[in-house]
Amino acid sequence: MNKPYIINEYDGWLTVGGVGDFSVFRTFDCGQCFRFDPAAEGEYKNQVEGIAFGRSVSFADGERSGEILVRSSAEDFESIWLPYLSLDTDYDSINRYICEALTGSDRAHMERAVEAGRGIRILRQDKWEALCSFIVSQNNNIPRIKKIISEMCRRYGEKIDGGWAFPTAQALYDAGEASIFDMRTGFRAKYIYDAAKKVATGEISLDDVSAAETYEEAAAGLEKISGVGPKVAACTLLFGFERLEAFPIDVWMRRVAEKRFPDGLDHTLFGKWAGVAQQYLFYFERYIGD
DNA sequence: TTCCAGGACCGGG
DNA sequence: CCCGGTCATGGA
Repeated sequence: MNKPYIINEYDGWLTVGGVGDFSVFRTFDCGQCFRFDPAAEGEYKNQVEGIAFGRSVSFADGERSGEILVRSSAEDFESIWLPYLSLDTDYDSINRYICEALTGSDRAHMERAVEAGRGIRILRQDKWEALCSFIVSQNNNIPRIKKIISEMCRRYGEKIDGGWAFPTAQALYDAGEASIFDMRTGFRAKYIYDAAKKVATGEISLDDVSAAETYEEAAAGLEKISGVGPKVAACTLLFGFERLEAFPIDVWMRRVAEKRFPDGLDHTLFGKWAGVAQQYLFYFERYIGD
């Protein structure tokens, strides 16, 4: 088990050790979050900056392996960024598990994907932000998803130091469907509005969804929202609700399954880590290929 | 210009 | 249950 610890604090940056093979670049470039970008004038290697949980933050690779840099207070690191980055989770054993779940060429492909995506961590994002973001994601591409979300934050998020927080469900409900459509969300406007309405009014409780016994029960709770189907529910549960058994299937996953797993890809073999396996395969097919 | 993107909904068979 | 058309938008 990883035991992250703060090595030192200098110029607003924490050096954190004990993070295993964490890759800042891959974790924030693998399509799971939409509010982080490479730092325009970064001082450090693979520095990214963005906003989560209403706070501006930057991350970067450390000078030595097993270390990362976090621009935050020690208090925020312990209470927010450590869980956000899943630094308490042992990915070495997860990687071993999902590879050993397969045999033959299937295992070889999985091992290659793990190697290509080594250091990816499944972030523990805010529940509402994950839900809203992946509604925006449907039949959309990542650069445009990021653009739309950025605009949503600028217009309806609370102003904070360094940018805007993600807008609350109440703020988007108050904004109304027409204003949401005005942010170039297209046919998704009515979906985003329905989600904002149901969450803001309490018709759907994300805490109740989170407390659901089974994955199916949690997914069914989210799918009561118009525009939330199996894929959006799976992404939301994987990236916002710590349901690492979620296995979102999009065009990239269909593609990698068809190309490299001729006998089919039974994600139940990956058990409670299916979502991690999925993210390696997604990253491999989407960004690496061949 | 046409195709495609971390899909879901709807109608018809 | 399953299939194809449809939905907005803009980058490639």
